[in-house]
Amino acid sequence: MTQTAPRTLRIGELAELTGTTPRTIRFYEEIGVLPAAEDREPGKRRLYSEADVERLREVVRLRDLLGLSLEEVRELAEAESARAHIRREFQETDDPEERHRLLEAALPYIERQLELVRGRIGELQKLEEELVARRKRVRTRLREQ
Amino acid sequence: MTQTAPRTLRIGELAELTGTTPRTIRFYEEIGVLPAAEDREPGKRRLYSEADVERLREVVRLRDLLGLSLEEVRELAEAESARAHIRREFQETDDPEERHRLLEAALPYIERQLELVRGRIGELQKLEEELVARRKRVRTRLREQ
DNA sequence: TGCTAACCTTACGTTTACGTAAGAAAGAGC
DNA sequence: GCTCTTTCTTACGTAAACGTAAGGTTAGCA
Repeated sequence: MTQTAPRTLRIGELAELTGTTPRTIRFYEEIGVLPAAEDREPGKRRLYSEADVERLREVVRLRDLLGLSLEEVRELAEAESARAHIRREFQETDDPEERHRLLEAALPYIERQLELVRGRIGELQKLEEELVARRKRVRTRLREQ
Repeated sequence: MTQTAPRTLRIGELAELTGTTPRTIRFYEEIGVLPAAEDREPGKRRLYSEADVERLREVVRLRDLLGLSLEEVRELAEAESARAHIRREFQETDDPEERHRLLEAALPYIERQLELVRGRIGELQKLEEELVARRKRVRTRLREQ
């Protein structure tokens, strides 16, 4: 019943789809930002799924948009990883109470990211207001010649 | 007629007021992110004004909120520097046409910063929407038990 | 005028986040 | 089975952004 997504992408393709490089992907795996590609004998190739594309895209956004360090990304990614794990368990259990508990556990990780994003948006809006005010002062003086 | 702001702050105080360190300030001066403290004989102390506090705070925000590299900050800061220069000239000239030209030249730099800030806000809002949607899906499934 | 904290310059060290190179191996296509 | 591209591991290199340490100097104050 547990259907796994098809792992058909190779590292170069994943890199292309996410705007990264193979080296970056291996490095992220090495430091735990990305999980090791599953069921892989050493020396063999890494294979990825669509879900891995989404995941890496999210890492990149946390890195670039929020400026998180890879260490900080890793902490959040562990949460992501926990969510993935939760989802997997979720599809293997039929106990309704268990399902409820698992879903509830998934929420805080999303909330945390929302907090970070909204906090940053707020700071940027404050900066925006200041810039607009500055521009207005200059324009006013321009109209007054 | 040209009244200069009082330069009364020392490097340690400027650092404290901006959440930086003396080393950072000297480094920024070295690579041209901050202008060299004016009229200073080598070996003597750097002295700063309120305007320098504002300026450094802005550099820090561009660095932390937008994640600009110091090189990118420097390019924008040169614009800032140009603005400062413009303001200075502005107070020294009485020619109305000259004043007009100088004020007009000041605008694009503010606009450029606004573009950057608004672009970033937009990207973050997109991310926010995605996170909210994700949260909603989880919550819905929770209500359906 | 002597003391001391903060500052000066110079220079080497450190962390983060990968880049790059080398030699071997995998695996898709012919 | 052979070729050629891509991937593998290992390891050293690098750019950015400061930290830190050493030895000397400035200047506010008792």
